[in-house]
Amino acid sequence: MLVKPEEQLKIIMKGVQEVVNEEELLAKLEKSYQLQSPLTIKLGLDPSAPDIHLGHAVVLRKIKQMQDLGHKVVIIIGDFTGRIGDPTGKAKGRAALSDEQVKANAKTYFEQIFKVLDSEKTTVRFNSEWLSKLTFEEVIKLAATTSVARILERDDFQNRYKNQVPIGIHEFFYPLMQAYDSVEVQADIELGGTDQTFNILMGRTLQKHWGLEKQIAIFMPLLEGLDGVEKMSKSLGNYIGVNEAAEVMFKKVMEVPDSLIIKYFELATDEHPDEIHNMKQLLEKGVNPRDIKLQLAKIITSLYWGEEETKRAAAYFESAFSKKEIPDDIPEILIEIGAETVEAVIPQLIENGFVKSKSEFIRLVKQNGVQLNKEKIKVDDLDRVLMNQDVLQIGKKRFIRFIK
RNA sequence: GGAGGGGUAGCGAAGUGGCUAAACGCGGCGGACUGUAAAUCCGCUCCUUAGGGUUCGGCGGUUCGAAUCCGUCCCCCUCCA
Repeated sequence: MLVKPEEQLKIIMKGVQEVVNEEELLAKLEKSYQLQSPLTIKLGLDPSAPDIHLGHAVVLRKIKQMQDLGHKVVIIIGDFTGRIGDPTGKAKGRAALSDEQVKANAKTYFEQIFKVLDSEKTTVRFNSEWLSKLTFEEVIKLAATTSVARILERDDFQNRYKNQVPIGIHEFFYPLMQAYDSVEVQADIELGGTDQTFNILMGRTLQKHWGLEKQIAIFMPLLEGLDGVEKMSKSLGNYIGVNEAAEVMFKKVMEVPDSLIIKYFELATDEHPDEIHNMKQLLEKGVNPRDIKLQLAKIITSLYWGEEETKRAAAYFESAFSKKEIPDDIPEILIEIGAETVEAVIPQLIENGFVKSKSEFIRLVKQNGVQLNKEKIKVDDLDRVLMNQDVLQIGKKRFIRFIK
């Protein structure tokens, strides 16, 4: 606890969307500095998607900064809340996860979280530890702290209500349960995306009810996913996972819409603000956004994979996508050379997920979307006999090599 | 418990006895263009041994013929109690 409170505040505030509220935060920091007693930073994670992506990493980065300032971090795995499913941002209820699923998912979290956080200084807890023990009486007490009207203020519930999409009563408990976690761990600060506003503020309400000091709520901006519109999420498929292969990560960063380049620099990298400002100016001067994005892809990929892997990924991108060459490392299918025709091998393509059905494959051929060794094939060519090392390409991205 | 409304392809939404494998929009995929893109344009979007086959919440029925009519069951929504 060596850094002065004012300086800590400055570091903490960098890049955040909103803090509730700043004066209280400063007061907490001052007290902590005087007593040389670290603050407890809470982060709740929903175990529904075991893959952590750059969107989660925005918050993790911020947490890491506070960790570096000497504060205590408690990660709460929402294994119990996971049985309800967070209604946040959902157009419909989320299926509850089974106990085994939750546990399995949670397990894979750790290695990913600790790609960003310092595992030595992090406590991990599961909220089933306390939530599963609440009596019905206590649950009623919890429920009595808020009202239906208050809960229904939330956009996601309101939309569902209007659109006649069912809302389970149990879903009302999600924010209460998450808030109760803050009571349990006596959190000083809780972090989350802006989508967590309701849930995190509920934590303050509950802490007050339980006679505790209210936690500070820090909201990080949401990072939009590859579609450039929706927030990054696994279920929407617009995410970049921290565990994804370097090549995949690199390619995905290159798919980020141009308009989000700067935002990604700000939230997904540790680049200095001056450097980011510089990039912004280059873009405004009319430099090809692709070149700036190449830099972005290199920076992000190396954060998770290091220099060597990143170079490889960049080279792969260059050959596969810029030059449209056939990449080296593609899936292979074992066949009997000289005996199998293209047509005969279609079932295997379906099995491997390259096409959905034979009809689809033939459709693609008719649309000039299928190439054998970089040569477009026609329906008449389906009886061509495959040779060792022949490469079949569907569209721009799907490659498969046949080997003996 | 009562009354009413509804369940159609990944999603939204037409269709109310044959011309409907099912309009249209979104999404997805392929092609052109490019900077991996985006935007735009064109095409495709149930399966198939290419003859057909199986689809409109489930099951059963009426009919030469049903997503469309009847019965029954399941699920959702609204209002009332």
